[in-house]
Amino acid sequence: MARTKVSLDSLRGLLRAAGLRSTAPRVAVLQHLQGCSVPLSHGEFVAALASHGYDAATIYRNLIDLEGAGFVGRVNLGDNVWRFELRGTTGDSHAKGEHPHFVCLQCGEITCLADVRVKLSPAPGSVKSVVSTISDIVLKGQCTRCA
Amino acid sequence: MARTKVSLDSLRGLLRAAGLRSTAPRVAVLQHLQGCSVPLSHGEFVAALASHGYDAATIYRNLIDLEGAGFVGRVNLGDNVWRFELRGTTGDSHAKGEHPHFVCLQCGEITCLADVRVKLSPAPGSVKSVVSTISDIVLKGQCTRCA
DNA sequence: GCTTGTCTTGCAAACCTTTTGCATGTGTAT
DNA sequence: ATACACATGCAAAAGGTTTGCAAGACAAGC
Repeated sequence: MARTKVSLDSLRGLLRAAGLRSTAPRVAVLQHLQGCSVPLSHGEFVAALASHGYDAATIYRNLIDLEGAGFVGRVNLGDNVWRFELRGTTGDSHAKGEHPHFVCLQCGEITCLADVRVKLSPAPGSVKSVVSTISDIVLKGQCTRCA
Repeated sequence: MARTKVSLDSLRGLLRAAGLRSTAPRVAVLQHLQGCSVPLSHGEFVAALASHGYDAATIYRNLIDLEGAGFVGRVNLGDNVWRFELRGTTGDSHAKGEHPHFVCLQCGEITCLADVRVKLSPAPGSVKSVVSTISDIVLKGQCTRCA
């Protein structure tokens, strides 16, 4: 998952452009986000940034703030835990726009289906009468390694 | 959502056939399940059956048991709450097999896409190398009423 | 460079739903 | 009718998500 990291200064600029102050914890979260190919949970962020000594609540609030600013997307893959991943703005092939996520119910592995298109076959018109737009897709099943 | 309710006695028979005892709380949960067109949360069951005075933990365990027996499916629509719905066995058009669920991110309404087929376009083979089988699909977006 | 006002951080605790332990009670087979 | 395994109730532990509040840090302006 080749990721073109954005420089620290650009990151700061992006934050301020979004009306957010560029604080150490916030930049660290955003920076860590850049190195991940799948959405991470709050707990994983806390563990990953433990060496910095940032408070868990601070990291949590930053994730929420970054979501509000459009930098990250928040998804729930079905295990009652929020996961966050980079989205759009920060110029990155993986983060560009939304993409479906796949979760293996057996091993729990999470995969981003970056280039996959999903098409619905609206059998008897029923779908169109309810669904206007789809912005998030989660697929669950069994991965090839567990099959 | 025309639902052909199964008689109380048949219900009892089904339970016992599955190796579960037919107790009052269990039958009540299963019975309530039959009247629902969308998956309900544990809390909603507790509220709906409050008049019976059943313990919340009992209802919870029954839902899990019924899942284990294959009577109900448990889905997580993304709000960190388990929801349960009838599945298969109990002879019902809505419950027959799995179906995708749609959640409106704005109003929160949940819809079962009973007759919808979902097709993936596995762009560059990437998908097939990870996904073996898909058993659960959750779509999120905006419903027509909120559009 | 220093001051000020506002946004953030830390720490602690509240909340909610999900889960589990354990003694008591009940369905079922014998 | 009896006995045993399964279920129920009640209470509380867990795990993650959220929020309150006082102290601290960023960024703008003097």
